[in-house]
Amino acid sequence: MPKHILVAVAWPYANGPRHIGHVAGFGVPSDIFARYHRLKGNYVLMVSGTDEHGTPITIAADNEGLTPRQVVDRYNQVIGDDLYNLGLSYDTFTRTTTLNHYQVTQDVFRTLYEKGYIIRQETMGAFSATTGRTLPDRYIEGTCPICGYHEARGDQCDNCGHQLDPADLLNPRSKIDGQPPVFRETEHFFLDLPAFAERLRQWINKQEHWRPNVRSFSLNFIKELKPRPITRDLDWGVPIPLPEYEQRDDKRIYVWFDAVIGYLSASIEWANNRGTPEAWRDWWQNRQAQHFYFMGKDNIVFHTVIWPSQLMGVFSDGQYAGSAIGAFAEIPLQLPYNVVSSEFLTMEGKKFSSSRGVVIYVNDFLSRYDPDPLRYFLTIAGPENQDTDFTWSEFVRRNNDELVATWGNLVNRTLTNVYKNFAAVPTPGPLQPNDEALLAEVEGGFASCGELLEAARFKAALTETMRLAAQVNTYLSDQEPWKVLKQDRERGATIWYVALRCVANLRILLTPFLPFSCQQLHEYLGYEGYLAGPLNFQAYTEAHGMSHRVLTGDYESWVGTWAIADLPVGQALREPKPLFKKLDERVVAEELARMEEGRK
RNA sequence: GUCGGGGUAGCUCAGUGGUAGAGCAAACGGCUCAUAAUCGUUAGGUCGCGGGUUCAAAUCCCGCCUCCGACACCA
Repeated sequence: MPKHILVAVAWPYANGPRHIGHVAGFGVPSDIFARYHRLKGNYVLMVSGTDEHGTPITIAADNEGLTPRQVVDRYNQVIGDDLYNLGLSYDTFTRTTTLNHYQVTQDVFRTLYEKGYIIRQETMGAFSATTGRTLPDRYIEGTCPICGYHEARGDQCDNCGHQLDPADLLNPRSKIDGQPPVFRETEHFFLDLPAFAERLRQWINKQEHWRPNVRSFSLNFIKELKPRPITRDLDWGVPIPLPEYEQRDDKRIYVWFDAVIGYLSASIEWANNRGTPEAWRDWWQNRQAQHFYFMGKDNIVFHTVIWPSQLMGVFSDGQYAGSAIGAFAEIPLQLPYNVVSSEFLTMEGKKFSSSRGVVIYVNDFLSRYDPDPLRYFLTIAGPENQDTDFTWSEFVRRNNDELVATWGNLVNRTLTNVYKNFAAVPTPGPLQPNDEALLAEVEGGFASCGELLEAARFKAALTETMRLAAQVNTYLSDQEPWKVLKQDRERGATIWYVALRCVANLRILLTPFLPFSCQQLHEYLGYEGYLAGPLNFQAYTEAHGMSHRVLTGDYESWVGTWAIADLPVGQALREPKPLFKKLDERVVAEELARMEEGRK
């Protein structure tokens, strides 16, 4: 019985290009997971988009002499291209500046407001003296009133570690233009998190399948919940859908409140775009559906506390959830089933830092290297359980000694031998026990690797699959078919047949991790169609006349399935070429020099 | 300051009560079909330090050293 699986992927922030640490955390793992479930025959809906509101966008715009709209248009394009080039198979990768997203966000806000979960409160806010915009705490610096440190931030002193209120700073000034901030009373809307505390506690307590750190961190976090402000004094964001605010352009919904709503709005957009406007309910108003969220560890509370509160608050009400009829009627919006958070990737032992030049952007990386080696590295050596380090020398080594040597070479030696000697899948003679044993072990990968993938243990899953590839190399070394073929053509053909069948199965087992090279292999083996793909961009124009680009794909046309591969005897092979390139050791020095150059 | 995470073979990392693991690097050997790729064997660790619980601890508890992260109006 196929399951409905929502793969909800963190929304990359559109204030600049994304580096490989970002895609290591949310992108590659979520795509492996989605591709696996599609191959299994489950109904996968994978959604995300660029997150385009908030103060950093307006600052980036000021710095570059552009409007916020121009900034997000540029980086939506860049980031979308990156994800496409990495083969991240979103059903819908959209953006938060669509009309649809504004409408869904406003509906959630209005529904929560009408149900009493959003309250108004006057607060003291800091504003830029020059632009009049909200000045977030971290953009204010001054002298720490406790230790006298001169560069304390508004929210915390980095020297003595005390938490601060920006109003306490001595000589406060804006980090953006150096001017002292203006403090004044301002009304804001607050999400009443304490109203959800007990429901959250009970719900999180039951989630024993979550990674332990996610669960305990969240349980700890909800011990002291306060109402959380969800609006900002800013002219860039989703307007507040109340009569007295709708025409004002100085107060908007806080970027985090609307960004998580993107998971829902993108699902609704997906359904509209494909002409089945109710189809999103199969995932959102279906108690059997499972929702998996992928993000970096810095985002955990937004996905385990704040977003679930919003969902609990809306429940089955509002313009969208409340309009359900038939089987979907009065079914509450589904809460996360699992929240898969990753740790952080570092770069040559340091934190990624665009300003300090300690960075490699995805588009820069892919201009010189192929996507599959990057996907391989980020899976086998990525920050799944703890922070891990990206180094160029380790990347070259993993590529040359593991990906190329173990898997690439197995494919290449098998295909070139079979192509040269038979040009097609050879007819085997009777299989011997060691032939059967190898096939059984490799075919067992569908169960062993599949189990690991379902548990979101990507590193272990890939390790297991690579172990199987190494087993086939061992088999070939033992059997020496290139020798046997000279004396006993039938036995030689049998050995190559067995190896080829293993390769055909590994082609499927590795597809979630290495979609591009597995497609290539699929074709060399003489199969037709898309093993898993293709991705494409579609432009959609909304009611207000503006159009935007969506990354999507024709995944229903896939011919791959997560099951023992059928390899018809006599199927003609295509002339093979190596799947991967071996990298020269010199690229390590070149890339380090390039990074050094960027730091100047 | 509070909370949390890490410290396991030369390197990068698995491993949450039962004789210490993988990959790479190293040494030796086999093969030479294949992108000088592959296969085998060997060597290599008092699992940060000290104490405790247990028949049994890398794994649970306490203390310490050390590195890192989070601490909510940055996303």
